[in-house]
Amino acid sequence: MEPIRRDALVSATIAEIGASGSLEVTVSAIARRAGVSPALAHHYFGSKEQIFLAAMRRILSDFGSDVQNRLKSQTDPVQRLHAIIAASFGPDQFDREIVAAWLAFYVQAQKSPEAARLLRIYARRLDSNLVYNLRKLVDEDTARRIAQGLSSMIDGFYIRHALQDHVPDRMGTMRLVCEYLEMCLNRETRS
Amino acid sequence: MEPIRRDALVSATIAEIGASGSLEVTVSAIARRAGVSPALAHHYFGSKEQIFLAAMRRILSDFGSDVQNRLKSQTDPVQRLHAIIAASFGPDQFDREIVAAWLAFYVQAQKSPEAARLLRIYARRLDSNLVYNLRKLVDEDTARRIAQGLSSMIDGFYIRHALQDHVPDRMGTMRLVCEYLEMCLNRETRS
DNA sequence: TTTTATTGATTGACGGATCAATTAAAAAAC
DNA sequence: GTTTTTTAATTGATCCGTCAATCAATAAAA
Repeated sequence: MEPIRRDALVSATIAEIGASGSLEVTVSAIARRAGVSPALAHHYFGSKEQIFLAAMRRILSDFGSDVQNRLKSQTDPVQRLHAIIAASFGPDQFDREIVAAWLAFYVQAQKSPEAARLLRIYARRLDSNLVYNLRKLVDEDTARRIAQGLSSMIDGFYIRHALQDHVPDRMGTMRLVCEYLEMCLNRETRS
Repeated sequence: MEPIRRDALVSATIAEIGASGSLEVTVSAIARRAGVSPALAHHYFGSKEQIFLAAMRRILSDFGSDVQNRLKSQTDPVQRLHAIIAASFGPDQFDREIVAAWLAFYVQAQKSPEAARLLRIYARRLDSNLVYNLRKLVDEDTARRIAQGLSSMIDGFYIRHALQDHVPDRMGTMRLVCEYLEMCLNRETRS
């Protein structure tokens, strides 16, 4: 029973955060959505913060697996970079619910050291993934800078997507990021 | 007295949000920081939400004036674009406290229609400012796309700056955005 | 003496956490 | 195969703390 309940509660948490757009979500609401009593949520997770962290881990690890899956079939550095970008704009990740959760976690990270740690791990992994592949095309310093630009741009589009509705669609947005990558590479490989 | 108290309370609100990194800030804490009783805060603002909205208006309008000031002395489109970017990375705006407040407001906007409205106004103004100046250099469609890319990149750097500490400094970050702009323009004016 | 500024005390709601009690399942004993 | 015992799953009721909001009362100006 335990794993089933934990899963259901985590899913309910993400859904609830997505629906409310913030972490101001009651344990009762989460439990209700999962079809159990509030007491049970505490029984399995101990505290509200633990529930949130579990939800965060789920989202982060889902994203991580997605990236790995997409990378598996690619060997060319440029293709691999495109795969990483594509993962960030995958239908799952770009889901409003998930984006709202991300945003909420960003805020949470400012006071929960554990949440901050989780986010740092994700950011670092993404970054080193980018740098590693860029490194095969340009020098170290340039690779770091392009990686910074890419991930910032991705994060930025996330936010804008979460808030405004008048942004380009998923694919159009992704194309902009890819174009940025290509412009950077063109510039470097030309010299 | 009223304008003085209002100002002090708004400043205290921003400081408190910055310190806690979220909107989970009590009216008592704000009032304490402003050196008055919690009751007085309610007396002047009516409700907590109104206090937040006032703080948001302050930040948005400060940013707006900053942009206008920087634009005043520039006439060349490229220089004006640089001025807008520079404003986004001005020491004031890039202050940790302010960035934390921005982030918190983004979250708030997901459930407060008034907060969403304020953010939309800011976003639209920034966007039309960018597009207007880009329009003198490239065609309409391209201008819109570059503006999207620029503002997303700026937002992204904001977030990363608010969370991770291992990001490049203010100037380095700004240079990356400017380089993006130049690459885009180079590409277009070449054809 | 009226108006403005200000507060301490209080209220009422909400929500996280706890706990004792209940049901159901599983294991052990006979 | 049935009864007993143990263990796990689950909840309702409740406690405690926090906090926004209110209000009546006081101090200070005008």
